[in-house]
Amino acid sequence: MEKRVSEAVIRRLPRYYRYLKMLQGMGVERISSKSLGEIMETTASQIRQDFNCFGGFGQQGYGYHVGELKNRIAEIIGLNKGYQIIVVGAGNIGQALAGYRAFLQEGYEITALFDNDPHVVGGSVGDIPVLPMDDLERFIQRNRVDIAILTVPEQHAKAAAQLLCDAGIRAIWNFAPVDITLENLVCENVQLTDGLMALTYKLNAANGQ
Amino acid sequence: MEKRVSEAVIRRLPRYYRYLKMLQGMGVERISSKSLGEIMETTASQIRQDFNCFGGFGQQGYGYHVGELKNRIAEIIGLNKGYQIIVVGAGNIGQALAGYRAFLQEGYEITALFDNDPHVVGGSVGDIPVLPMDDLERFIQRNRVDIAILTVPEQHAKAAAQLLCDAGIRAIWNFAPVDITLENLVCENVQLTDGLMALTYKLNAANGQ
DNA sequence: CATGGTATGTTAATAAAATAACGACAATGC
DNA sequence: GCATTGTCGTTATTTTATTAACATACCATG
Repeated sequence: MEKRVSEAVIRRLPRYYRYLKMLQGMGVERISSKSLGEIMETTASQIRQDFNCFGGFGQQGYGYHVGELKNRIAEIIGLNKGYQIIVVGAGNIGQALAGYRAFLQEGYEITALFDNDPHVVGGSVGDIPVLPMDDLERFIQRNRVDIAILTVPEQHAKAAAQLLCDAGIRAIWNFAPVDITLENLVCENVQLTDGLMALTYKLNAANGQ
Repeated sequence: MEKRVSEAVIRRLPRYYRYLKMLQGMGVERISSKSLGEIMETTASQIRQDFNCFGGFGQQGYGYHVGELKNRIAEIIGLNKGYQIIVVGAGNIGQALAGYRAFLQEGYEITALFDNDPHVVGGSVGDIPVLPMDDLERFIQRNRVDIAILTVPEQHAKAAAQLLCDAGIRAIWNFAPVDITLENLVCENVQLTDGLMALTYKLNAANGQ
């Protein structure tokens, strides 16, 4: 039934979800691929093509039912299952992500942070405890952990990722400035600095010509 | 001379820079597109094709000189010029980014944060002052500001972006969960939650089949 | 100083993604 | 009811991106 889903489509799914949620919040009940395309600044064709990867759930002559479409996409992404997350590395970024409310809303729960620094270990971020790295493996074995957020310094990132993978973690959201790829692991490499540099290039390209 | 540079190439440039910097740090002086491709897990063809957008700077029979290539790419991205950055929104993420060391290393300097919350205004993050939003426009007029990092809550993001644009800012790095597009402005929309959801989809796809 | 091997820049081929076109079917208005 | 309009799912076309092929030039070696 389902065709192979390309990387490009996967990256667009959360965006569809975001806009549909907004439309639903505004009380919009039905929408056509044409109008949605205008709002999202993309083509109606692409929207229909994308949804068709999963079997298409609109109605001819009517369009899409916003609430239903939103729920279907949530289901496709895998929201509504709920996920338990740990943060490895309780520095600036790690703490900020641990305190980020938006995740909670979508069913992601952060259960613990891990760090080596005795200044932060034993404390907490909000009401999430900061535990020592030595406890990491045991924690994973005794608690459900679906996703690990990796925010350790560059030089420790690869080793930490290996440790997590060995302990049975199957998904890492990596904020360290190294690319991580391991067997039996899905990894999203964020590369903040790369994003800033891409912006810089565009800024100069826009001014330059 | 320069061909049109595609989005895909722009996004790869910082990654080339990152690997070349690492290689230089390891003392590697020369490298072929083949070896670089193996290290970066891409094809030699793509590397040569990418560099060729900017005129190609290798030597036949020899390869690329690591240091020189790194410098050329830095120049293409526009590093080495130095950039002054402000952070609008001094919440979790804003403060974390303001304290992030990696940017400094590449010539980015954060000069001020802005917020409305009286609990943070008047204070500082590291040695960067947190100023009231009311001062934002005046600050931009009297100081050089190349890039604004936008980390305000969702409901204020569009208005804040418009304000920044009107005040003359030409580049925004947006962390709010709304897509921002404005005339005469380059904008990098980070969408953290989208990234987490993409990871979630892949996690389920990997387990599911 | 010639000669062979190497690795480039570039052009050609392939693959993938985005867009457009179209036939079918439901909803709406007359 | 019946025609007409709207909008989907799907197939075809176009565009873009990636990979492969190749001819040329340069380094290294004897």
